[in-house]
Amino acid sequence: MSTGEYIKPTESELEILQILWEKGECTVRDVHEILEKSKDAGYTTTLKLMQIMHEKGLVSRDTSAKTHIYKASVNQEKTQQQLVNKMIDNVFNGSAARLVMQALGNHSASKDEIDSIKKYLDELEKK
Amino acid sequence: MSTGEYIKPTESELEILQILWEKGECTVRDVHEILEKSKDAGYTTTLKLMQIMHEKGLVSRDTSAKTHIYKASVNQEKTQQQLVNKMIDNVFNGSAARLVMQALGNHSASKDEIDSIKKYLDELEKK
DNA sequence: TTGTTTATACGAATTGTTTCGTAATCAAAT
DNA sequence: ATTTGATTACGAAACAATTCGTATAAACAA
Repeated sequence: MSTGEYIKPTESELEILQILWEKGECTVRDVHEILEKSKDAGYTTTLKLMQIMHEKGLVSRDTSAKTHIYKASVNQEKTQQQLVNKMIDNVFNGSAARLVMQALGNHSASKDEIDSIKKYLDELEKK
Repeated sequence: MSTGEYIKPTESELEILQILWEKGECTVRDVHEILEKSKDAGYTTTLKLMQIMHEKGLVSRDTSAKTHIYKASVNQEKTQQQLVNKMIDNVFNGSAARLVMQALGNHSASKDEIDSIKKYLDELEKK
């Protein structure tokens, strides 16, 4: 079994992946219209990015019709995992706990969020 | 009160900041020797990086002697905070809880780590 | 058919990051 | 004094990421 070639998506690519993960299949225009709300870049920029992502294997596409249909071809959880692990090493010197506390400290987690994390920790501890 | 200009350190810059945060004051050579262990780059590369970091205001330096002495001028916690928040938005769609679980899931937190996080959550909940 | 709109493809400019070679400078050793 | 070694400064190459203009083709409406 291969460990796989890990391609780290860039920030712009991640923005697009987020949309694809949520929406499933999308045209460039679909993605662009969502992107436009938070960002100001031209249509061809989005197009180019998605073409590059295809070259890198981050997305797959159906080109049978004129308007191509894209979808993410990398797994959301795996990609998140990879990025979090990198951050733990790169920013928190290997300590997951410190990342967690930092994440919860400021980002004002709700009581519900905190409870669900607690439950998760209990389960984790059983093993 | 100004919110401050946030400069996002690059990955290489972060490697250097980690060293400076841990060691305190360092010469370029000090930093380079540590960096060399995990990375293969020439001395002048490290020097240049640190000079750029100085231009950006990420480090300060004492140039009174021939050999300059560098130290981090950005706060460790604030910088970590900033990067984690960015990741929560950029990778986890705004959910701190999901980041936390992802972080703890794989990165095999020890029992001690889990306990200290729990304690932290309890305190957080009191407020 | 002809013109308009909507796509993709592609090249290229721009900007940012990383890398290193070379020159200049200073200090210490011979 | 001269050489040797360690240091900084600086320019520029190499690479990567982002942006957009323009050409071209397809679909559609008149």
